[in-house]
Amino acid sequence: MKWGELEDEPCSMARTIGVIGDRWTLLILRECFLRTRRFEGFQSSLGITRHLLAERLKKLVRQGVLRRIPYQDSPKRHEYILTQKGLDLYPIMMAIVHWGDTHMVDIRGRPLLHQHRKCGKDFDPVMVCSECGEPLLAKEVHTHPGPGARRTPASAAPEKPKAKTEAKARTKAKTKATTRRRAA
Amino acid sequence: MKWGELEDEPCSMARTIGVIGDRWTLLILRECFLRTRRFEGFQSSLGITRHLLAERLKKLVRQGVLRRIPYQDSPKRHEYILTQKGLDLYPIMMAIVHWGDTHMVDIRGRPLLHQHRKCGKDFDPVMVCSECGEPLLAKEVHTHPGPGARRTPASAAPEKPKAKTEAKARTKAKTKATTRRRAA
DNA sequence: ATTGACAGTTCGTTTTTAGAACTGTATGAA
DNA sequence: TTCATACAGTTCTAAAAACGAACTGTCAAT
Repeated sequence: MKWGELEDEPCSMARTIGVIGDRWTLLILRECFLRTRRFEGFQSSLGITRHLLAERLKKLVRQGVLRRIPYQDSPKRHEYILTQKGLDLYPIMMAIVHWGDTHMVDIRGRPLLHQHRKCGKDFDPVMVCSECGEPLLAKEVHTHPGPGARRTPASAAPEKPKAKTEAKARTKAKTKATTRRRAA
Repeated sequence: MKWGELEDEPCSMARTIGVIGDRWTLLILRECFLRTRRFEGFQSSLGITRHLLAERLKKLVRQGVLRRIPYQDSPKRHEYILTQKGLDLYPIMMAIVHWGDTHMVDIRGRPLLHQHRKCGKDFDPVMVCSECGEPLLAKEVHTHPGPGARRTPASAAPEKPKAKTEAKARTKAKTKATTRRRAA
């Protein structure tokens, strides 16, 4: 499986990983949420090579996560700012930070604290069920196939017939579609 | 910044990325949460090269995310199962899946649905404030330095004096430590 | 006229990954 | 007994990606 193929997998996680699943992209997005907007800003705070930075920014723009907006003409200069799609990555960022805060801090404690403007307190992010509001535990969640489960819905792409090593035993997800989704 | 250096950054996000921030590791963890436990299981469902799989599993075990448990002798065989530290990655996984469900699905809809055993309903994960329970919006959160903010607390590691390109303008985070953390 | 900020691009070298084959133990079938 | 298969890796070479440093080009300030 190459980088580019991830977006085609019948798995929301694989698709998302295809967009943000590499270390630099994640760090660039961290900077975005910390209000960095310009090329030099990203470059100097991350120490990423300029080459890669340019490429990653391009990709994020292509994916609709960032928007490239001119902030001056001559020389043309642009800022990279989060779109709504990009802002929606916030829970992912917070979940990542929180895990680090819980499992990767040294004795000195957390590098950053987060204050919630609404209530004024420093907080931790907690993931809850949209239906009942209870905190989510992995063992209390049952995963089952949805309408977009199989790679091809018995039509679409003919699944290029490369025999090869014949990996992909992905036989789980039998396409049963017990849907009943509410608006996300 | 090389891979190995991420763990030393004064940033919970960078540290976490140092552990799980590459596409294969994330996909391996997805499989773990879907109950895959053995080498062949990971290999065939992901199509990852055996070489990389072995390496990634080793790293996850080293990091305490997975535990390697023998399930038979002769030939010695082991299963890889999530530790508590690993299970704690669940919110990250769910946040990633949810973003994909929101922004990366085709017309057919979601590949997987998640049912909450507690309430019986299919749900979406929602991230809320631990203090007031309100859903978190990026713009309502103010980030400020915590006790572990600077790379060195004015003692510890002497910050190897390589002049080099002198990146790392990370001058934000002035170390003020307004702590008042509650148990996470 | 020179320097510096800014946003890239180019290019040669080093690291990682991909891909495929090989190792070694053991079970079941012929 | 011999052969095939399952399983969990390891080894090796080629290809892809990342690194590092320098270079391009526009403009402002000195």
